[in-house]
Amino acid sequence: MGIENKNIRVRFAPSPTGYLHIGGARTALFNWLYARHYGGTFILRIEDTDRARSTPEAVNAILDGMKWLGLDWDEGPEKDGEYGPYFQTERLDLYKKFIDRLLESGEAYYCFCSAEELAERRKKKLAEGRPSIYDRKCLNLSDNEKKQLIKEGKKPAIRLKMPDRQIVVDDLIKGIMEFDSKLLSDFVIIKSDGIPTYNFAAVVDDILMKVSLVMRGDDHISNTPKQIVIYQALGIPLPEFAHIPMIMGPDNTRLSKRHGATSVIEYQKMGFLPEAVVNYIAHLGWSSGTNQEIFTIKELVESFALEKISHHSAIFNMEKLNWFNNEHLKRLSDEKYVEMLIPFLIEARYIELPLSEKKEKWLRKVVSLMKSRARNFKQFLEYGDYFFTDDFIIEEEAAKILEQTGVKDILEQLINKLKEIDKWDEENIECKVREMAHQLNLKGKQIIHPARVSLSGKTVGPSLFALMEVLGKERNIKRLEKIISKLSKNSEYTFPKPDNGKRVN
RNA sequence: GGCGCAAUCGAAUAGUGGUUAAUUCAGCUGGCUCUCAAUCAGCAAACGGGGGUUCAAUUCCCCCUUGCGCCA
Repeated sequence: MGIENKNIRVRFAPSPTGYLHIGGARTALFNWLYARHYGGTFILRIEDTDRARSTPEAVNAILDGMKWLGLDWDEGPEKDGEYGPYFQTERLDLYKKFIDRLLESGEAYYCFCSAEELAERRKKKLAEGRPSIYDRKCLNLSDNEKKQLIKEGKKPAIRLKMPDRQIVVDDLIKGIMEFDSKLLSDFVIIKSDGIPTYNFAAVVDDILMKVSLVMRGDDHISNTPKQIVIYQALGIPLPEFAHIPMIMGPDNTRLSKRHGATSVIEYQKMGFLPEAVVNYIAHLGWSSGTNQEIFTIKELVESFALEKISHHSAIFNMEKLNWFNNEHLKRLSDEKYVEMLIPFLIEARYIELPLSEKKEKWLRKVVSLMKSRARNFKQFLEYGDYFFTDDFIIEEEAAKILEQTGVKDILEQLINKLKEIDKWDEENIECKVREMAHQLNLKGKQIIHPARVSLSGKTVGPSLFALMEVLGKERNIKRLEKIISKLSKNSEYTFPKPDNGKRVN
């Protein structure tokens, strides 16, 4: 760490067809950790050759996701280095040079077969129970034949001529994998519209960008032998390869929208800390080999090692992410917590900027009470709404407590007691409430429970006395009075049901 | 269908040719407490199956099964 190593160059190469999802983020993270650990270079390359599905919005979404996670790139969009451009659609001329080389050496050839023809021949082969390998119909076309076909207006694709030998992939994670080139077929490297295919563009870019290690999801394993053949046809030494296991949904299928939030930006919106998300996804398919789970980014950089990456896919678990977030949240100072929380409070219209010093101090108190309870900022707003608005909902379970006999009297007495308090702090409030319980021969909780519900609408939350202190004397009395006015003499008033009394985690 | 990858508690991971197979999340029980969270103490819970190799296999090899991925 810290020592610059110019030979180590890795890249993250997403297609801008959507937001940055959890799986992509983890691939980016591992590459980034590797680069930072060894003092290498982390490149971000946008593979936008699929023009129909690539959008500038998606590019921005990916950049935003990366930035939020703190995965800064050394070369790439907005940060041009000497190996740019970093958008594939801006690199078409570069691919052409390599294609010409392959065409000249006979390692690649033009193919005029139409999609329809190919589909038909493929169907036939499959019916015969044979693998669908390109039949090399166009391999030996004469120059005249080619000219004729071009004259007819046919646009050729370019195929790579597969050599007849075993292809060995020596993977840093999976070990040695062998593939039979006969089964690989002469695949297309340039489509008839002149756009390079994924495998070709990626290889040329990796060559030109001097990528030393290709680390990507193991869904790319079957692309690797094809890419290796391209390197070999070009006579260029191979980079190293490392294929990392994928992240699956709880039903062990590929993570997708029906599993809930898959975009990293959604986690930002839900009020997760980027360092918690990073910490969690780092542990999906990797471990330090120790019992330590909570890592700062810096610690992750220090501990990261390819050898500790597991070989099998991992299932994304929201509960554990929540736990990681809660742990990181607890480690935040109250000041920092407030700072991070403010945007969420503004969005909920609970506060407005600028903040007075008094208000900020008050916020810190609220935070100190809620810190261990909320697992993310959205949950903070949900569990702690009553700190910020008088217009909170009384949950169904909570309303039942108010319906118990005698509650009205108790709350009336409580107001009188509270009015007697001069110095409004937790200690004095507790003292008064206990005193009242003693005088009326009640248990503490007989006062505390209905009071909590009246003041917060909930049955759960921080210590009542702390809560009362933070809320302030006036607001306490106002809220209690409001509840009393709704209660009939014997407390049989039924509270309106909340729209949604259930908490959603 | 072809090719490939994988397999330890419900989940994520440790781990070893001989271990009481460990930790964290989730679950459960209890302590603390005005409730919840936090915290503390404890419980439960796994080596997919079959063959080898070996004195000994969860660990090494092969097959099967299952899951996943890519291509079609």
